[in-house]
Amino acid sequence: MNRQKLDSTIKKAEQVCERTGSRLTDKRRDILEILLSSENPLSAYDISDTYNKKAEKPMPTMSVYRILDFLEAENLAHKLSSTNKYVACSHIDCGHQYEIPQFLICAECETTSEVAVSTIIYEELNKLVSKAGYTLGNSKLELQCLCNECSARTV
Amino acid sequence: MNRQKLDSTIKKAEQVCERTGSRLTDKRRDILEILLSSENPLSAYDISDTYNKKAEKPMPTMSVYRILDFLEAENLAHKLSSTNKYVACSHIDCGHQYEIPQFLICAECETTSEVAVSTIIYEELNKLVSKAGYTLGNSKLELQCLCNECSARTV
DNA sequence: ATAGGCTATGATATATCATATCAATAAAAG
DNA sequence: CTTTTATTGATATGATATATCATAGCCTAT
Repeated sequence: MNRQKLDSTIKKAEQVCERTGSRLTDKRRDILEILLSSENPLSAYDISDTYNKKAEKPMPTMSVYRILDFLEAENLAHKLSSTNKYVACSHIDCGHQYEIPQFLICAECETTSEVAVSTIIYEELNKLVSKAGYTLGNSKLELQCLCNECSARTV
Repeated sequence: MNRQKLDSTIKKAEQVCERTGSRLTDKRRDILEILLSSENPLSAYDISDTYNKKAEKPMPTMSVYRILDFLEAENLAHKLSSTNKYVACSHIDCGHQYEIPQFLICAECETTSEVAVSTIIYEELNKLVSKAGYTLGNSKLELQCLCNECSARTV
Protein backbone atom coordinates (compact mmCIF):
# COMPACT_ATOMS: atom_id res chain seq x y z
CA MET A 1 0.00 0.00 0.00
CA ASN A 2 1.47 3.36 -1.01
CA ARG A 3 1.83 6.27 1.38
CA GLN A 4 -1.06 8.23 -0.03
CA LYS A 5 -3.51 5.37 0.17
CA LEU A 6 -2.23 4.57 3.64
CA ASP A 7 -2.82 8.10 4.87
CA SER A 8 -6.34 8.25 3.53
CA THR A 9 -7.13 4.87 5.07
CA ILE A 10 -5.81 6.00 8.42
CA LYS A 11 -7.95 9.10 8.17
CA LYS A 12 -10.98 6.91 7.54
CA ALA A 13 -10.04 4.75 10.50
CA GLU A 14 -9.93 7.84 12.69
CA GLN A 15 -13.43 8.71 11.60
CA VAL A 16 -14.62 5.22 12.42
CA CYS A 17 -13.23 5.60 15.92
CA GLU A 18 -14.75 9.03 16.36
CA ARG A 19 -18.16 7.63 15.55
CA THR A 20 -17.84 4.99 18.24
CA GLY A 21 -16.41 7.45 20.75
CA SER A 22 -13.02 5.75 20.92
CA ARG A 23 -9.56 7.03 20.09
CA LEU A 24 -7.05 5.93 17.49
CA THR A 25 -3.97 6.66 19.58
CA ASP A 26 -0.46 6.91 18.13
CA LYS A 27 0.38 3.32 19.00
CA ARG A 28 -2.88 2.00 17.69
CA ARG A 29 -2.32 3.91 14.49
CA ASP A 30 1.23 2.52 14.25
CA ILE A 31 0.00 -1.04 14.61
CA LEU A 32 -2.74 -0.49 12.08
CA GLU A 33 -0.16 0.95 9.67
CA ILE A 34 2.01 -2.10 10.08
CA LEU A 35 -0.93 -4.33 9.24
CA LEU A 36 -1.94 -2.18 6.28
CA SER A 37 1.61 -2.20 4.95
CA SER A 38 2.06 -5.93 5.14
CA GLU A 39 1.37 -8.19 2.17
CA ASN A 40 0.60 -11.09 4.45
CA PRO A 41 -1.09 -11.75 7.77
CA LEU A 42 1.12 -11.15 10.80
CA SER A 43 1.21 -12.74 14.22
CA ALA A 44 1.14 -10.52 17.30
CA TYR A 45 4.81 -11.30 17.83
CA ASP A 46 5.62 -10.47 14.19
CA ILE A 47 3.95 -7.13 14.71
CA SER A 48 5.84 -6.28 17.86
CA ASP A 49 9.12 -7.28 16.15
CA THR A 50 8.32 -5.01 13.22
CA TYR A 51 7.34 -2.18 15.52
CA ASN A 52 10.40 -2.56 17.70
CA LYS A 53 12.83 -2.48 14.79
CA LYS A 54 11.82 1.11 14.09
CA ALA A 55 10.67 2.55 17.38
CA GLU A 56 12.94 4.16 19.94
CA LYS A 57 10.93 2.68 22.73
CA PRO A 58 10.00 -0.99 22.33
CA MET A 59 6.42 -2.09 22.74
CA PRO A 60 5.76 -5.30 24.67
CA THR A 61 3.82 -7.93 22.75
CA MET A 62 1.13 -7.82 25.40
CA SER A 63 0.33 -4.27 24.35
CA VAL A 64 0.13 -5.43 20.77
CA TYR A 65 -2.50 -7.97 21.77
CA ARG A 66 -4.49 -5.30 23.50
CA ILE A 67 -4.29 -3.03 20.51
CA LEU A 68 -5.29 -5.87 18.20
CA ASP A 69 -8.32 -6.49 20.39
CA PHE A 70 -9.20 -2.84 20.06
CA LEU A 71 -8.78 -2.84 16.27
CA GLU A 72 -10.90 -5.96 16.00
CA ALA A 73 -13.63 -4.43 18.14
CA GLU A 74 -13.68 -1.45 15.76
CA ASN A 75 -13.68 -3.78 12.73
CA LEU A 76 -10.43 -2.26 11.56
CA ALA A 77 -8.63 -5.59 11.74
CA HIS A 78 -9.49 -9.26 11.72
CA LYS A 79 -7.98 -12.29 13.35
CA LEU A 80 -7.52 -15.36 11.19
CA SER A 81 -8.01 -18.21 13.57
CA SER A 82 -6.77 -20.86 11.18
CA THR A 83 -3.30 -19.30 11.27
CA ASN A 84 -3.41 -17.24 14.45
CA LYS A 85 -2.52 -14.17 12.48
CA TYR A 86 -4.00 -10.75 11.97
CA VAL A 87 -4.85 -8.62 8.94
CA ALA A 88 -6.13 -5.11 8.46
CA CYS A 89 -9.69 -4.98 7.26
CA SER A 90 -9.68 -4.47 3.49
CA HIS A 91 -12.74 -2.31 3.57
CA ILE A 92 -11.82 0.56 5.82
CA ASP A 93 -11.68 2.95 2.89
CA CYS A 94 -15.02 2.18 1.40
CA GLY A 95 -16.91 2.79 4.63
CA HIS A 96 -18.79 -0.43 4.02
CA GLN A 97 -21.62 -1.73 6.06
CA TYR A 98 -20.38 -4.60 8.12
CA GLU A 99 -20.87 -7.91 6.37
CA ILE A 100 -19.60 -11.40 6.89
CA PRO A 101 -15.98 -11.20 5.81
CA GLN A 102 -14.54 -14.12 3.97
CA PHE A 103 -10.83 -14.77 3.74
CA LEU A 104 -9.12 -16.67 1.00
CA ILE A 105 -5.84 -17.86 2.40
CA CYS A 106 -3.17 -19.43 0.21
CA ALA A 107 -2.03 -22.59 1.95
CA GLU A 108 1.43 -22.21 0.44
CA CYS A 109 2.42 -18.57 0.77
CA GLU A 110 -0.27 -17.24 3.11
CA THR A 111 -1.28 -14.48 0.71
CA THR A 112 -4.74 -13.51 1.85
CA SER A 113 -7.69 -11.77 0.22
CA GLU A 114 -10.73 -10.50 1.96
CA VAL A 115 -14.01 -10.56 0.09
CA ALA A 116 -17.56 -10.12 1.28
CA VAL A 117 -19.78 -13.16 1.41
CA SER A 118 -22.32 -13.07 -1.40
CA THR A 119 -25.95 -12.70 -0.45
CA ILE A 120 -26.80 -16.11 -1.86
CA ILE A 121 -24.16 -17.83 0.27
CA TYR A 122 -25.31 -15.92 3.30
CA GLU A 123 -28.90 -16.97 2.77
CA GLU A 124 -28.00 -20.59 2.18
CA LEU A 125 -25.83 -20.65 5.26
CA ASN A 126 -28.63 -19.18 7.28
CA LYS A 127 -31.03 -21.86 6.10
CA LEU A 128 -28.62 -24.64 6.92
CA VAL A 129 -27.86 -23.20 10.30
CA SER A 130 -31.45 -22.77 11.37
CA LYS A 131 -32.36 -26.22 10.09
CA ALA A 132 -29.70 -27.59 12.42
CA GLY A 133 -31.16 -25.71 15.39
CA TYR A 134 -28.72 -22.84 15.57
CA THR A 135 -28.72 -19.12 15.00
CA LEU A 136 -25.94 -17.65 12.91
CA GLY A 137 -23.71 -15.28 14.84
CA ASN A 138 -21.01 -12.91 13.74
CA SER A 139 -19.02 -15.35 11.75
CA LYS A 140 -16.05 -15.01 9.53
CA LEU A 141 -15.28 -17.55 6.87
CA GLU A 142 -11.75 -18.71 6.27
CA LEU A 143 -11.07 -20.78 3.21
CA GLN A 144 -7.84 -22.65 2.61
CA CYS A 145 -6.98 -22.10 -1.03
CA LEU A 146 -4.06 -21.90 -3.41
CA CYS A 147 -3.33 -18.58 -5.07
CA ASN A 148 -2.77 -18.66 -8.80
CA GLU A 149 0.97 -18.20 -8.48
CA CYS A 150 1.44 -21.08 -6.07
CA SER A 151 -1.02 -23.12 -8.04
CA ALA A 152 1.09 -22.65 -11.17
CA ARG A 153 4.29 -23.53 -9.33
CA THR A 154 2.98 -26.79 -7.95
CA VAL A 155 1.72 -28.12 -11.29
CA MET B 1 -22.99 -42.14 21.97
CA ASN B 2 -23.99 -45.57 23.28
CA ARG B 3 -21.67 -48.55 23.41
CA GLN B 4 -23.23 -50.30 20.48
CA LYS B 5 -23.04 -47.31 18.17
CA LEU B 6 -19.51 -46.68 19.36
CA ASP B 7 -18.38 -50.19 18.54
CA SER B 8 -19.84 -50.12 15.08
CA THR B 9 -18.24 -46.74 14.41
CA ILE B 10 -14.87 -48.01 15.54
CA LYS B 11 -15.26 -50.98 13.25
CA LYS B 12 -15.94 -48.63 10.37
CA ALA B 13 -12.90 -46.60 11.32
CA GLU B 14 -10.78 -49.73 11.19
CA GLN B 15 -12.01 -50.39 7.69
CA VAL B 16 -11.13 -46.85 6.66
CA CYS B 17 -7.60 -47.39 7.92
CA GLU B 18 -7.28 -50.75 6.23
CA ARG B 19 -8.17 -49.18 2.94
CA THR B 20 -5.41 -46.62 3.29
CA GLY B 21 -2.91 -49.19 4.53
CA SER B 22 -2.62 -47.68 7.98
CA ARG B 23 -3.39 -49.15 11.38
CA LEU B 24 -5.88 -48.10 14.01
CA THR B 25 -3.72 -49.04 16.98
CA ASP B 26 -5.05 -49.44 20.51
CA LYS B 27 -4.07 -45.93 21.53
CA ARG B 28 -5.44 -44.40 18.36
CA ARG B 29 -8.67 -46.26 18.95
CA ASP B 30 -8.75 -45.06 22.57
CA ILE B 31 -8.33 -41.44 21.50
CA LEU B 32 -10.97 -41.78 18.83
CA GLU B 33 -13.32 -43.31 21.40
CA ILE B 34 -12.77 -40.38 23.72
CA LEU B 35 -13.64 -37.99 20.93
CA LEU B 36 -16.69 -39.99 19.92
CA SER B 37 -17.91 -40.15 23.51
CA SER B 38 -17.62 -36.45 24.15
CA GLU B 39 -20.53 -34.09 23.68
CA ASN B 40 -18.22 -31.20 23.01
CA PRO B 41 -14.93 -30.54 21.24
CA LEU B 42 -11.86 -31.33 23.32
CA SER B 43 -8.40 -29.84 23.40
CA ALA B 44 -5.39 -32.11 23.09
CA TYR B 45 -4.74 -31.56 26.78
CA ASP B 46 -8.36 -32.35 27.67
CA ILE B 47 -7.96 -35.60 25.79
CA SER B 48 -4.79 -36.63 27.53
CA ASP B 49 -6.36 -35.78 30.90
CA THR B 50 -9.35 -37.93 30.09
CA TYR B 51 -7.16 -40.74 28.87
CA ASN B 52 -4.85 -40.60 31.87
CA LYS B 53 -7.70 -40.74 34.36
CA LYS B 54 -8.51 -44.24 33.20
CA ALA B 55 -5.29 -45.68 31.87
CA GLU B 56 -2.72 -47.45 33.99
CA LYS B 57 0.04 -45.93 31.96
CA PRO B 58 -0.27 -42.23 31.23
CA MET B 59 0.05 -40.92 27.70
CA PRO B 60 2.03 -37.73 27.16
CA THR B 61 0.11 -34.96 25.43
CA MET B 62 2.66 -34.98 22.65
CA SER B 63 1.50 -38.45 21.70
CA VAL B 64 -2.06 -37.22 21.69
CA TYR B 65 -1.07 -34.56 19.17
CA ARG B 66 0.53 -37.18 16.97
CA ILE B 67 -2.52 -39.36 17.15
CA LEU B 68 -4.80 -36.42 16.38
CA ASP B 69 -2.70 -35.70 13.30
CA PHE B 70 -3.15 -39.29 12.26
CA LEU B 71 -6.91 -39.20 12.80
CA GLU B 72 -7.18 -35.99 10.85
CA ALA B 73 -5.18 -37.41 7.97
CA GLU B 74 -7.63 -40.32 7.85
CA ASN B 75 -10.57 -37.92 8.08
CA LEU B 76 -11.69 -39.59 11.28
CA ALA B 77 -11.36 -36.36 13.25
CA HIS B 78 -11.31 -32.64 12.59
CA LYS B 79 -9.55 -29.77 14.21
CA LEU B 80 -11.61 -26.67 14.90
CA SER B 81 -9.14 -23.87 14.50
CA SER B 82 -11.44 -21.24 15.93
CA THR B 83 -11.32 -22.95 19.31
CA ASN B 84 -8.17 -25.10 19.02
CA LYS B 85 -10.22 -28.17 19.80
CA TYR B 86 -10.85 -31.48 18.16
CA VAL B 87 -13.95 -33.47 17.27
CA ALA B 88 -14.57 -36.90 15.83
CA CYS B 89 -15.90 -36.81 12.31
CA SER B 90 -19.67 -37.21 12.41
CA HIS B 91 -19.75 -39.22 9.24
CA ILE B 92 -17.53 -42.19 9.93
CA ASP B 93 -20.51 -44.52 10.03
CA CYS B 94 -22.08 -43.53 6.78
CA GLY B 95 -18.92 -44.07 4.79
CA HIS B 96 -19.51 -40.74 3.12
CA GLN B 97 -17.58 -39.33 0.26
CA TYR B 98 -15.39 -36.57 1.56
CA GLU B 99 -17.09 -33.19 1.33
CA ILE B 100 -16.44 -29.78 2.78
CA PRO B 101 -17.40 -30.20 6.41
CA GLN B 102 -19.10 -27.32 8.08
CA PHE B 103 -19.17 -26.86 11.82
CA LEU B 104 -21.80 -24.96 13.71
CA ILE B 105 -20.25 -23.97 16.99
CA CYS B 106 -22.30 -22.49 19.79
CA ALA B 107 -20.42 -19.46 21.03
CA GLU B 108 -21.87 -19.96 24.52
CA CYS B 109 -21.62 -23.67 25.32
CA GLU B 110 -19.40 -24.93 22.49
CA THR B 111 -21.92 -27.54 21.43
CA THR B 112 -20.92 -28.36 17.89
CA SER B 113 -22.70 -29.89 14.91
CA GLU B 114 -21.08 -31.05 11.77
CA VAL B 115 -23.06 -30.80 8.57
CA ALA B 116 -22.00 -31.07 4.95
CA VAL B 117 -21.90 -27.94 2.87
CA SER B 118 -24.77 -27.83 0.41
CA THR B 119 -23.97 -28.04 -3.27
CA ILE B 120 -25.24 -24.57 -3.89
CA ILE B 121 -22.95 -23.09 -1.26
CA TYR B 122 -20.05 -25.09 -2.58
CA GLU B 123 -20.63 -23.82 -6.09
CA GLU B 124 -21.01 -20.24 -5.00
CA LEU B 125 -17.86 -20.43 -2.94
CA ASN B 126 -15.99 -21.87 -5.88
CA LYS B 127 -17.14 -19.02 -8.12
CA LEU B 128 -16.09 -16.41 -5.60
CA VAL B 129 -12.76 -18.05 -5.03
CA SER B 130 -11.82 -18.38 -8.68
CA LYS B 131 -12.95 -14.84 -9.41
CA ALA B 132 -10.50 -13.70 -6.76
CA GLY B 133 -7.67 -15.67 -8.38
CA TYR B 134 -7.56 -18.63 -6.07
CA THR B 135 -8.31 -22.32 -6.17
CA LEU B 136 -10.37 -23.80 -3.38
CA GLY B 137 -8.42 -26.32 -1.32
CA ASN B 138 -9.47 -28.72 1.39
CA SER B 139 -11.41 -26.29 3.44
CA LYS B 140 -13.57 -26.57 6.45
CA LEU B 141 -16.10 -23.96 7.41
CA GLU B 142 -16.53 -22.95 11.02
CA LEU B 143 -19.50 -20.83 11.89
CA GLN B 144 -19.93 -19.10 15.21
CA CYS B 145 -23.57 -19.59 16.18
CA LEU B 146 -25.88 -19.86 19.14
CA CYS B 147 -27.60 -23.15 19.76
CA ASN B 148 -31.32 -22.97 20.46
CA GLU B 149 -30.89 -23.63 24.17
CA CYS B 150 -28.38 -20.86 24.70
CA SER B 151 -30.34 -18.63 22.40
CA ALA B 152 -33.43 -19.12 24.60
CA ARG B 153 -31.45 -18.48 27.78
CA THR B 154 -29.98 -15.19 26.60
CA VAL B 155 -33.29 -13.66 25.51
C1' DA C 1 13.42 -67.73 14.89
C1' DT C 2 15.70 -63.71 14.22
C1' DA C 3 17.89 -59.74 11.87
C1' DG C 4 16.76 -55.67 9.78
C1' DG C 5 13.69 -52.12 8.58
C1' DC C 6 9.60 -49.56 9.41
C1' DT C 7 5.96 -47.62 12.23
C1' DA C 8 4.48 -46.06 16.56
C1' DT C 9 5.27 -44.21 20.96
C1' DG C 10 7.92 -42.03 24.88
C1' DA C 11 10.60 -38.36 26.80
C1' DT C 12 12.44 -33.94 26.94
C1' DA C 13 13.01 -29.45 25.46
C1' DT C 14 11.49 -25.51 23.47
C1' DA C 15 8.71 -22.53 20.46
C1' DT C 16 4.58 -20.08 19.84
C1' DC C 17 0.28 -17.98 21.09
C1' DA C 18 -2.42 -15.71 24.64
C1' DT C 19 -4.45 -13.98 29.18
C1' DA C 20 -4.39 -12.11 33.96
C1' DT C 21 -3.05 -8.74 37.10
C1' DC C 22 -1.35 -4.78 39.09
C1' DA C 23 1.26 -0.49 38.49
C1' DA C 24 2.24 3.72 36.03
C1' DT C 25 1.06 7.27 32.94
C1' DA C 26 -1.71 10.12 29.86
C1' DA C 27 -6.09 12.14 28.51
C1' DA C 28 -10.77 13.84 29.45
C1' DA C 29 -14.17 15.67 32.39
C1' DG C 30 -15.68 18.30 36.11
C1' DC D 1 -5.96 21.64 38.98
C1' DT D 2 -7.77 17.46 40.63
C1' DT D 3 -10.61 13.52 40.01
C1' DT D 4 -11.83 9.96 36.97
C1' DT D 5 -11.23 7.04 33.15
C1' DA D 6 -8.66 5.12 29.36
C1' DT D 7 -4.35 3.60 27.86
C1' DT D 8 0.00 1.52 28.25
C1' DG D 9 3.89 -0.94 30.77
C1' DA D 10 5.78 -4.76 33.32
C1' DT D 11 5.76 -9.24 35.01
C1' DA D 12 4.08 -13.69 35.50
C1' DT D 13 1.91 -17.47 33.88
C1' DG D 14 -1.10 -20.40 31.19
C1' DA D 15 -2.34 -22.77 26.89
C1' DT D 16 -1.27 -24.60 22.53
C1' DA D 17 1.98 -26.83 19.55
C1' DT D 18 6.35 -28.55 17.25
C1' DA D 19 11.05 -30.55 17.02
C1' DT D 20 14.14 -34.04 18.04
C1' DC D 21 16.21 -38.03 19.50
C1' DA D 22 15.50 -42.36 21.93
C1' DT D 23 12.98 -46.69 22.59
C1' DA D 24 9.68 -50.26 21.75
C1' DG D 25 6.71 -53.10 18.95
C1' DC D 26 5.53 -55.14 14.42
C1' DC D 27 6.14 -57.08 10.06
C1' DT D 28 8.70 -59.42 6.51
C1' DA D 29 12.35 -62.12 4.42
C1' DT D 30 15.92 -65.11 4.84
